[in-house]
Amino acid sequence: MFKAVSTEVRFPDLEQRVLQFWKANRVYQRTLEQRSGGPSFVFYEGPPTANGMPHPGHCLTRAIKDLFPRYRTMRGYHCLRKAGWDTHGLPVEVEVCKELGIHGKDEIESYGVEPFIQRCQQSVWRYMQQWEQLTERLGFWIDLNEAYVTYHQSYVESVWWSLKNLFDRGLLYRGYKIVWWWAQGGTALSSGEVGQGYRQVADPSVYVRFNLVDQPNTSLIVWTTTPWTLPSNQFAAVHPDLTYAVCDDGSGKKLIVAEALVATLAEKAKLTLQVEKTIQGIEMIGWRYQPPFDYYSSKLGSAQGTLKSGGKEHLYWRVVAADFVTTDSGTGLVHLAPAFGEVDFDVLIKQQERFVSGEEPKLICAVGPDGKFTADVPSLQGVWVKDADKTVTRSLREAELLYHQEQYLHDYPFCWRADQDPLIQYPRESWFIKTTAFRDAMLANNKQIGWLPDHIRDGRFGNFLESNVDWALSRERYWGTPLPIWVCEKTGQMEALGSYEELLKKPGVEGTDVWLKAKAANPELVDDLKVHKPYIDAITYSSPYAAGSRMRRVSEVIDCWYDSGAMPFAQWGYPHQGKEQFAKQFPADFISEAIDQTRGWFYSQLAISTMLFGEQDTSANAQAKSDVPAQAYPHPFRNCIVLGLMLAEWYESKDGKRRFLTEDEARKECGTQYVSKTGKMSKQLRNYRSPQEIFDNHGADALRWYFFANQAPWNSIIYSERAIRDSIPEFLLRLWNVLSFFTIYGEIDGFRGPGDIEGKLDQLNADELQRSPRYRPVAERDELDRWVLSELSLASEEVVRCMDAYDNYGACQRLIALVDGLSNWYIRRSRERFWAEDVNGVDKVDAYWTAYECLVTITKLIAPFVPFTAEAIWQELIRPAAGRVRESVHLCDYPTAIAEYQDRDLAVQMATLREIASLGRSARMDSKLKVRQPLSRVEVVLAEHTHLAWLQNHAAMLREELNVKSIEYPERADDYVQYTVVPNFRRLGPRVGPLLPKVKAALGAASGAALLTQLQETGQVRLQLDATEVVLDREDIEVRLQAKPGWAAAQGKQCVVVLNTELTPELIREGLAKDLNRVIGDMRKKQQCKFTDRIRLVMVGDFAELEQMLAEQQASIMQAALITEIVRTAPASVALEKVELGNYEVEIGIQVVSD
RNA sequence: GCGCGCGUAGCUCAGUUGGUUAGAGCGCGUCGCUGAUAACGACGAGGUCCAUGGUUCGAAUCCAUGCGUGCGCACCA
Repeated sequence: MFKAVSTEVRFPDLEQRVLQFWKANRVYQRTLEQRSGGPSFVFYEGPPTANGMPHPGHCLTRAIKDLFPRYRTMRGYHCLRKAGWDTHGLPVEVEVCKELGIHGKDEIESYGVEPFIQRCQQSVWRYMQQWEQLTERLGFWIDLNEAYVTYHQSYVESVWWSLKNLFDRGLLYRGYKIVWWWAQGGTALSSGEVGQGYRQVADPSVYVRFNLVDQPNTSLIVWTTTPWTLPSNQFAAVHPDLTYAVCDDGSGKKLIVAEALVATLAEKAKLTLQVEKTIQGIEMIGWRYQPPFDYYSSKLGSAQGTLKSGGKEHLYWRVVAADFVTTDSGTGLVHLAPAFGEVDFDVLIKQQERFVSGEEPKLICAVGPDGKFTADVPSLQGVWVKDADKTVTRSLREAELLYHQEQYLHDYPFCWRADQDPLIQYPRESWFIKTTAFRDAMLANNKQIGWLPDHIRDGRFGNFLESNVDWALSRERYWGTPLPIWVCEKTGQMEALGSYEELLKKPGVEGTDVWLKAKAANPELVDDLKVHKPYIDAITYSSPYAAGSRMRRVSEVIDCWYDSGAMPFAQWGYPHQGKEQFAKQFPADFISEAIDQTRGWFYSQLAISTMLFGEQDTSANAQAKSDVPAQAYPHPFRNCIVLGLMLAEWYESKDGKRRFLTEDEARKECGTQYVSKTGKMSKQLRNYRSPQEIFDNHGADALRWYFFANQAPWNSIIYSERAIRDSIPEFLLRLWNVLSFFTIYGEIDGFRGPGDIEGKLDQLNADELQRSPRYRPVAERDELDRWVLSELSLASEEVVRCMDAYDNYGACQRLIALVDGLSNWYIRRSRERFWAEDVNGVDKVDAYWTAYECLVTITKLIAPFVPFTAEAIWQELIRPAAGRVRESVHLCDYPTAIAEYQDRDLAVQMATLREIASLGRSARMDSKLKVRQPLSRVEVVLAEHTHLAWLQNHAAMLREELNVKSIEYPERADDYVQYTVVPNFRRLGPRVGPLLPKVKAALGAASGAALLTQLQETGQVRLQLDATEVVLDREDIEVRLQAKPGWAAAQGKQCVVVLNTELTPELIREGLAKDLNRVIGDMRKKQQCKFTDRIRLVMVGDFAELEQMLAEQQASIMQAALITEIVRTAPASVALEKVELGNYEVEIGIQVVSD
């Protein structure tokens, strides 16, 4: 038996019960077991880092990551969902430093690397519980117990294996790199970190004279905002195509700047610059100049080297060509200090390549890694670079080399965690992966990936790949995967190792005792630490390259993005173990993260996979790859949904001092003095609610549905509590109300549903339901039943099509329309059938079965989207057959189309009928005739008569819906309606092209009614346009209607509905009866009558007109409201209420009669 | 600065290969319905589809330029 389900549902409570149910019955595990023989759907979890609190953005990614695996599982696929955690990296170290109150590498070293990394390892799990709780509460089904963890030994060794592979193929090399350097902390920062720290500052900007060696009294003017780099100057750059001007400044000194900037520079220095002649940049190349400081030039000023092309050239302080020189700012001449600028450094590399080996210019660098000047510059030794700006400027002025000085406002990066520390660009030795060798391969791979939205492929991601630079892999830090390269201390020869075991097998291994001692001293230490610093650093072995020499590991760890990008194989420990799993679970069918991962996880995965498993190998040492299977593109993921970023919505007092999360609070506190804001979510601003609060107040399904159904997932989405709350009534609650309606009457009527089906039941598909003795063939049922089942099938088909294309938004739109049709048309139109007296009436039972089948199917359809609500509804629906069907909706197969149910004509017909009903109500509204007042007649004028016969057959439904006595469909209604004939543009456009405006004009000019007659009689319309005759058939034109003024009419696209507004006394009395019925219904409800209670109606007052109404309508009133008798005098026991019926006032009361 | 995305109703967003009356939800207003009822329905107001130019018989849609905005990259030597 069904049990009446209350409309008052609290989703958060319901969800808690569902969670318990899932746990108690191992539902998730069983969904996997059940599909173990099915085809694989491979999903990869992009590992979050658990050392920060999860926030609403993570809910979005986790919801999407849950949706498609659930869907595919119901479609029969076996979808493993291995969780993962990203555990290495600077953020972890920073957290630990904060905790310890220390700052910078020196302090870490003095604290001790060993205890430091032990703390890092523990810190990684700090918010683990919150993460697991959020994951579970959101309904994200994933195997947390078997999560991969990037610091685990097996994971690290997988990464090592891949690095050894790259190293052996010559793809891992050591080089210099200009990095953003945090001098106080002694570390380079990743571009992401640098990006966080930009802010606007005013820096001194100086225009400096570089005196030319071979042209007395003439100088180049260069500009810089970093005066402290001038002592390290090596070159001056010009653009070869720019025109430069030699000017006289009035004092006899000559200076050279870009011609375009002469006026600007004259104004700056308040000088008159007389242009003497102009010269092309290309002609200046090779000119030598005197650098502003002679710390290096005193020794190297005349140094020369041999060119590869023959001949000799001075190594330093000459003019070179560079394409990046512009006249947007500065002077068109650029000071180059290769040590402190990436582009400057590239110029040096190019210069070095021109000279024979050993004679090239070297890097000049007057600053140490601590950001202070070295002994190379005695007058500034030990001075912090930014503090040197003033001194440098003063010296320039004294040497009469300063042309002009001013403040310059620009954005400059500071350390994101020590915001007083400016970053400097600085050369560091670094390990690189030669990703540039795989640029084309990565592009080819990328081409095959199914990106959503697809502009990512050629847009953001494609562009990023196009401009690929070698991956700077190493980090001079502590907590990360150690770079597995050992160097011979004598010869510098290097070897990469692919596992810990391989290391232990090396000859003459020493240093393993460091770990053993640590472990002995503290048995709690996790074994995974032995492959980390400092234990791994302690292990050395005999060099095969020089007798007596040791092999020692380089000190660096690697970029943690490499860790995450290696997860397709490292999650299984491949290839040291897990070969089978890897073979089955590669590549992924589906991944999803937010757009910020474009250069993060999306790239690191693609790059590593392309290099290791790519189709073609462009590297020098390809055979080293032979143990790895090559894979056809795309890999390692086939489809990727790139999510938009999540924004916060909050309210602020107008002075910006107070923030509120809801508008109500803001209004309460500030009256009207508040503004609404949207922007980035910020921990500091506390401008968003914790996900937990949303779960507690509105439920996880509300949040999920809001994410899935409100916009395409790649749009940015506002995390708005109001919007989340609003998503409940429009879908979840509406569906719940249908369930409630169904179960209330199902219980009253004793409808047994699947309970009366004999034999084996499984998942209540149509073929099972039809075994019920009372389930009649759909074709024999009422048209409304066939309509809603057709909608059900069409929707199933469409939802499957959308979901197969990863279009959750489209799927949700279709589901909303389906539930709306069920609730607001099917159930509403069928209520009388459910209320029918005869419990076993065929029509009534049909209605039950139809509604039941819809509910069962919809529950399955929505299960991946709102798993909690779906489960709760399922449990109610299976109640009569509990124990005989699948225990959970999530164990069912996903519904697909049932071809026999589909009737596209009927769908169009019903839509037309619904439109007519809507227009009828609209016309009533205009004439102020409420729906309860019956009318004698409406006329419906159709533009197009295809469905006329059908509509005529359904007059009854419309009569009821519109509360009218008769409906007529006049063929022509020239009295009410004006016909306009317009061409069918889509059809005629290609055929008549430029003539189309004339066709339109000709059709417009002719009488619409006449054209229509012509069309009806001959089947075509002939138009004479200038020289050509155009023949139009029925399909070529479209008839539009317009209601003529003066009628109670409403007009839609397809038809006009005209009301007869004449009211007879009889109609008015009928209206009164309907009013009375409503009043009684209200009273029943107010007095909390049971649905089945019979009542006595007491009605006192001056009747007159009402008397006749009662006489006519008594039977129907009594039946509708379960009235046993109508009493005209009031017994004392009944409370009376004054009510208005039409223009009459009466007193009415009701009293429940016992049986 | 470069790249990518976005600009449609008060707000949040749809808008299918270009087709002539641009839609939805929320909010607002009016009205209605009433034993699914803290739900539901109808109607209304509200739009120079960012601007300009172009292609076309026809542009919210395609192209160009500009403006605004978000994100990413880079950073002015």
